[in-house]
Amino acid sequence: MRSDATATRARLIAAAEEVFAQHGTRATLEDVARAAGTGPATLYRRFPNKDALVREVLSEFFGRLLRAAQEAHAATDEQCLSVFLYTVGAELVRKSGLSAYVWGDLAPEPLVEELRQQSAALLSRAQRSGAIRHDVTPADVTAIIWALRGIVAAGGADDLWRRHLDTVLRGLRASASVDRQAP
Amino acid sequence: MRSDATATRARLIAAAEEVFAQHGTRATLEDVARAAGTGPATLYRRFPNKDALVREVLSEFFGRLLRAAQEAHAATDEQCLSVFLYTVGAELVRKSGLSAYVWGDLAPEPLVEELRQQSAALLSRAQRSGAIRHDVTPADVTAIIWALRGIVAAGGADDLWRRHLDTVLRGLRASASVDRQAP
DNA sequence: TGTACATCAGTGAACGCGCGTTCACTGATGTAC
DNA sequence: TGTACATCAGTGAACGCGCGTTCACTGATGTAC
Repeated sequence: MRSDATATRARLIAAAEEVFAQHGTRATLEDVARAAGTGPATLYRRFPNKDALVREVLSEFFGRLLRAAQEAHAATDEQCLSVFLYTVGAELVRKSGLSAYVWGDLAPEPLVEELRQQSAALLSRAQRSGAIRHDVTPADVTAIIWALRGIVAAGGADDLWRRHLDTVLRGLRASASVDRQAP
Repeated sequence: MRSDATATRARLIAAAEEVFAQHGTRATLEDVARAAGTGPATLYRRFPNKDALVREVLSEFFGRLLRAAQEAHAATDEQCLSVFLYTVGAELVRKSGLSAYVWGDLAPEPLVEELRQQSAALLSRAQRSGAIRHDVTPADVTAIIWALRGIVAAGGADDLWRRHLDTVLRGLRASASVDRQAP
């Protein structure tokens, strides 16, 4: 690829990320092109169609979530899961337009699967440490992320999703008195 | 209004409710008209435009949520809030297409406000009974509904939202040991 | 009770706008010698 | 190093499809007498 082409491509992706993150699915290709300082036709030199551009942007987004999961592994057994979930929440807020489920099946399946596995691993660590109830499943962790997405998408106060996550984590904790059935 | 017109109107609303509930914002007026057994032009005899039809349907939907809140008042102080939230969750599943935040500002504001007040009243009762932490706010209850909506919208297993709500309610409970600061 | 007429309901076809996508062309880049 | 040419990048304008909306007309309903 020629050097001017790679530069334009980078500008297009950056523009798309910003425009899609801010306006979600309502953003048009003309919006993206304008933000990149080109015409919409130029876009088709780099990407076969709109979906391909969206997929590119979503890949970067899920990549960031995956990195969050990896960084969370550095935390203690007790805290790794909650550290992860707070980071995910913050990321969902930063790029709320990208987290919309309305993108349908454009999300990159391998990354999504990898994310699921990382979440499950974090959950498992936290459970083994005794911090989290043993009847919590990996699907429950996925549900928490979907819940946060729902809250962020609905708007409302900035710290609302944090307060919800506080409550959820409180509910996940193995309260020594109540819990403690055999594994 | 003539008798044939009222019948058609009723059929259109019923069809719209079903089609929108199932396919959300993607449903077209032609879909609705087909389900009602008419042409799309007929629709414009009863409603000025698509938004008006959507508003009509959303009003019924929020009306049902309101009724759920009123029925929850019949439960005990300790359980009224959770009874309400489980009913809301079930309703969101039944009409997932209608609960989408993507409908934008078509939701009937007076009903939404009324719903907020009813939720706040239920929360207040549950708090006075000592069942729920005192630092939980009405906005937190709204957030729970948004969270359930997010989980339902994402699909997944049927009972996932129930499991999430179980956890949330556990987190809302005033665990006698930890909690108990002055009101 | 029957008939005449005005009113309003129902409708197929056409319109128009937004938006993704393609065309036909001009201009820039980089390689060959 | 300079020039010629092939290749590919950029682009304004046009295309086409989906979908909400409107038109011009036919048919049903109900009221007046």
